[in-house]
Amino acid sequence: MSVAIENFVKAIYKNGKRDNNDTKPGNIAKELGISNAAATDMAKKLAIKDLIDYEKYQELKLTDKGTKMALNVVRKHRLWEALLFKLFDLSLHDIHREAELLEHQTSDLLANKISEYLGNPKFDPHGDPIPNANGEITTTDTSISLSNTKEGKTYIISRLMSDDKEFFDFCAQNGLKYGNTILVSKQFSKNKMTQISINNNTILLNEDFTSIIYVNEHH
Amino acid sequence: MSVAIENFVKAIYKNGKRDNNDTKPGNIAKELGISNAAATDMAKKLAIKDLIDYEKYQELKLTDKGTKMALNVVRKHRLWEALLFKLFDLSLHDIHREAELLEHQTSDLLANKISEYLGNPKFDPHGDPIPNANGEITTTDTSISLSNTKEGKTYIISRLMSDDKEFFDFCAQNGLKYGNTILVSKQFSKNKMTQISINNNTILLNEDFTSIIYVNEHH
DNA sequence: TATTATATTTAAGCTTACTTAAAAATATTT
DNA sequence: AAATATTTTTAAGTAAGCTTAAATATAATA
Repeated sequence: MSVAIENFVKAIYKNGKRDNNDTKPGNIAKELGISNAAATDMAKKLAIKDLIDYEKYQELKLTDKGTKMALNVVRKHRLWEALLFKLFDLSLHDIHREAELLEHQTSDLLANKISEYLGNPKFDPHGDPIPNANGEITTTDTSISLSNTKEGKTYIISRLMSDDKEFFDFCAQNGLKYGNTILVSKQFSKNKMTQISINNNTILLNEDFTSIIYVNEHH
Repeated sequence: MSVAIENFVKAIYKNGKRDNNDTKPGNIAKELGISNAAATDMAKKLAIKDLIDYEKYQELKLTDKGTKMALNVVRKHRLWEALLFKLFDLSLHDIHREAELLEHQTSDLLANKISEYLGNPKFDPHGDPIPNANGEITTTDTSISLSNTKEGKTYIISRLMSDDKEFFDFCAQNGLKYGNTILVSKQFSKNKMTQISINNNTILLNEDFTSIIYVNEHH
């Protein structure tokens, strides 16, 4: 299967997981940076290959086969991120960019070797779960977004759900890193901002950021 | 530049380095597994991009720009081979196959990081030299093929120039590995075979193999 | 050297993965 | 509910990277 196809099913998978949950051609097109017409075209082709169920004007739905393919690509992406992060001094954004290309040129054998080398990790450096060789995610995610946290409580950062360079640069500068502890000092409900304390610094975050930073309660 | 283009200039570079030295379209086509017509087509296109000099019915010659591109791809290929060989338990042939794909999806930045991680190695696991970031091969190769060795002398294996699985399997089984020592016990000039001793085993090799195994004299 | 064999080139055509523009359907707003 | 805006789809077209078949040039051989 081609890179275009792998990216297409991956985009459906990712968009299907998000809050908006929109997997219509237009939204997939936006994700991939192609025209709506191209997305509709591809959707029809993938339906013939039994990778998605396609009905005119409806959401695109991955079949079992399509889901498996998407998870296989996601697995390779996250394994590469974990490996590159471990070996090299590269930013989360750089790692993401490299993994975005390498994921399509990686045999299942190599993916398994990478996994084994890393001790079969369950999460990548963003805190995203790594599917196993069968395309299953066995971990249960109990984390919530920073926007849903409570004032005065302490949390541990579990996921940074983004692939935006500026966001990662900001995180790196302010210690917002997988595994770090933060205190939610105030929730501004009116303007949807969240004030946190980390490393004796106080930071005010707006919803763009608090909706993609996920945390677990610290006990 | 596309994968097809990178592979094309690489093929010219490789064929130009070989004994036969044939870089006409037909030979490049054979190397890449495409038709002669496709090779001629591509040659014209690459001439426009100033990657090769093309004259009808003549050998294809890389320009400086083309050579630089080829060496950059070769560099990435060999760095990947070195990294995969170090990290994972994979055969030389498997490593080659993976590197063949990864080489086209690797930024210069990542290549430099791999090189640095490995201590800027000069050779890959086959003994092939790794070009530096400027596309220069600084090492001088004094090795000769096994077919040109002298009876009774001892040599150290310096290169296994192949990408054939069966060859590598044979090498692995018989201890024919980069850095290992062998004694040339007899040269059969008539039928072009070479008898060697390695690890107390005697092996008879025909020219198919002695022409791609390179060695240095042991002092 | 003339003939035959081989290689290269040209020409026409195919598939993949896109594009833009216009038509048709669905969503949103008043 | 009607009018408007947005999305989706269809249609036509493009570029890259191939293919096969036929024409032409070069290389090998008798």
